[in-house]
Amino acid sequence: MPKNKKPAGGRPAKNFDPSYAKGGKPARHGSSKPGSRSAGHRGYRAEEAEAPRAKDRWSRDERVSAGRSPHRADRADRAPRDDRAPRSYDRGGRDERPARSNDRDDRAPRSYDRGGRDDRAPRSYDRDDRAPRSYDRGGRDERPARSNDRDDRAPRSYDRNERPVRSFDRNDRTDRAPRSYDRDDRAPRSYDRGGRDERPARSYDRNDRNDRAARPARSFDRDDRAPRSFDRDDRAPRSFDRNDRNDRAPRSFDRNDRADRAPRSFDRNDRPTRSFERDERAPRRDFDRNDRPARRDFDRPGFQDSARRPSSFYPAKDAGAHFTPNDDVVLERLEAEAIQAGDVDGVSFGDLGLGPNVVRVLAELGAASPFPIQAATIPVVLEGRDVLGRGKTGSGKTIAFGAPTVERLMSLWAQSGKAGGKRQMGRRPRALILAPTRELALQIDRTVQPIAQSVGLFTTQIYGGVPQGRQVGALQRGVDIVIGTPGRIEDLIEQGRLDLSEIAITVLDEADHMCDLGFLEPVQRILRRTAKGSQRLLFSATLDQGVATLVDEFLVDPAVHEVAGEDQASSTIEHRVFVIENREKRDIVAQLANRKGKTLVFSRTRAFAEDLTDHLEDFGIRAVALHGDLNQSRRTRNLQQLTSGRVDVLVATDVAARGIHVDDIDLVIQADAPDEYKTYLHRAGRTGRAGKEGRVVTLIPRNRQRRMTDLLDRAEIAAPFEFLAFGEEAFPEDAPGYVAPVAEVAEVEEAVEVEASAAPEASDAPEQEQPDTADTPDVLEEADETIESDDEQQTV
DNA sequence: AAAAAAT
Repeated sequence: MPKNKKPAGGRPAKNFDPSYAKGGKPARHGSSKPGSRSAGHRGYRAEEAEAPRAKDRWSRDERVSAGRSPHRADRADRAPRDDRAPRSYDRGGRDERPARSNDRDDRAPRSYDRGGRDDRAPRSYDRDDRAPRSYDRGGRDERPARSNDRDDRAPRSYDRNERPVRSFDRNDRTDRAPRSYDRDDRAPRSYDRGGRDERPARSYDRNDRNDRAARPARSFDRDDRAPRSFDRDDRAPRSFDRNDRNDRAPRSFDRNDRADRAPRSFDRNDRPTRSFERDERAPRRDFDRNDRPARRDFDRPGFQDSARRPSSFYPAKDAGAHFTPNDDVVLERLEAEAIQAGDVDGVSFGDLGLGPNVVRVLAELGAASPFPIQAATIPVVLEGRDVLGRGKTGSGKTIAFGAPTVERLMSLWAQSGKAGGKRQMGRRPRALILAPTRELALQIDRTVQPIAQSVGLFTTQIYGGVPQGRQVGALQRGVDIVIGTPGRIEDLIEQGRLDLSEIAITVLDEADHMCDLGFLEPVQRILRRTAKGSQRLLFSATLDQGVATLVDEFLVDPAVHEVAGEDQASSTIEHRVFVIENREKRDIVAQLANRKGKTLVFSRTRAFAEDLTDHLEDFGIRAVALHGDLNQSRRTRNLQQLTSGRVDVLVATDVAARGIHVDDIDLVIQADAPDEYKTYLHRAGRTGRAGKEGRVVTLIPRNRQRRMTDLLDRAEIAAPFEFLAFGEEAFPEDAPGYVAPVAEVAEVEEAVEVEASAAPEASDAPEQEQPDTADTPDVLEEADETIESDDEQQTV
């Protein structure tokens, strides 16, 4: 049989070997034996039905993987998407499996084929794609008893046995056993956030570190944290409020709970009496301001902390802390080392300590001279110090850490006398850059790779959703800088294919987000794999005390830098809030997005992102989606379509909220309002980049106005609230003769007074004034609690 | 709810 099949194998060869021209018959063969053998199934069925599709798909994927855009604009269309959906399956490998099932139908013949693996040649094509499967097939070959495809599965079971290999990894995870311990630790960690468990450890660390005479101060800082945690508690309460809202039936109970909120209960009782509401607001705002201060505390710990601490904590901290705490030091430095934008004038990258090659590449990348945040952090990174960097969205943070990281690696290399050597196979990476999303990791690599290349260093991307083969191959060849996302990086570490023991510099981009639940622990595990005491850089536009956990464990005496005067108020972004009927949301989004220019629409869920995308297309607006339900090639392609201008509208979840840079997005529409002020800032930051102008529009149901006001307060953003119904002009101020709404001065003053009594600052008055436009009060009146709960249900 | 591994 095999021999016979060898000829059969000749079939595949027919394309190459004329001698089998006789085999031309084989083609006929196929025709003659369509359903049966290799000839049959491959020639016809495979080619006609499956093969072609598969090829198309592969080719598309290949193009994508090659970074090319699809040939046709059509791809932006749904049809392609439909195809893509299956692709996602394909990647899962499942789609192909059905195909296989077909093959299996043919397999009866194949069982014959077995003798003739030639048939497999064609399969081999599939196999090429399916590396792992090839293994499976190896198994199959062995399986004489193939008659049962399921036997094949048995081989799979082998595969699984192989997987067990993974399981071995997991055995390695015996480490995990420890991990499990770690997890035990984790639980505590969560507590740690409370800060307690780790703290003892920290206390040890501090003993180690020991400058700790000062650090006792830190301990004070920790005390500060306690308060911070309280700040969070303030926020938490909000979340609680929301929870309560969910529970609203119980609200009556809530009110009981609200013993705390006496004021509120009053409001509700009097509810009709808005004045009371405003009273509520005032207090709330105070809370918000407490939050704000929290932010400022970060900047100016000493003063504000003492001012806002809960009385029970106030004395102790103040007394002990009196302003030496290490954390506070960090915070103080944030303030102390703020750089003035004007200070950068006339400074060049070369002046900052970067080498000529790096400078040249930066120029090629369009960075002729340093932005403030870059001027601030580059020299410090080159010194080898740990750095916390905060620069607003679009201010050039990637280069701020990327360029000096490369330069620093070179100088370290030079110091060790290894400079100028050839690329060493298998050498371990010395720098690690972590990002929260694959797109961001990819984007960072696009900036860092050319810089690294200019000095002979190699980078590689390590992120999920893509076969790991290439990534592993790159690591084996030797890479200097690894840029990626936590999941795959951990995966490869566990597989023993990535060794971080020589990492000398670790960068966390969007560091505060990397400290969020779900990210923090993987990030901690990864950081623990890096060289102890190595340099760490944390960057984010919204860097706050949320990173304290990481700072305490992994950073030593970090320098804190931000750019003075770079707040949202000074930004080039215009903010608007439209109060709408939820049912009109999709139509209004379409109305707003129906324009020239790139528009980014944010949705809270993946499903709604898809829904909106479809709706936009129904309106004849070409749009693509970006969210975690898409396979990576679609994600990459869809984002690329916006970048290239092939499509003007991208509907995304918060996967696109942070870091993603697309030139000339001039409108951001938040179809769903964000829950966190930081999210608002990051989403908004997709526009107005590098000093360009942009608009941000947020759609909210009327019951969300108060929450939105709170959020904007925290974000320190001034935005007018306006009613908007589908079909109404969204930007009336652009029309001639438009008169802006006037604030109700009396009410604003009233609110300010209350605030003034509770908090020293009254500087926010103007900000409040914004939301309190003539329209807003009416809206608030209508914001009945009942309606609110209903709408929230709908919204959430 | 989303993101981050894979299956």
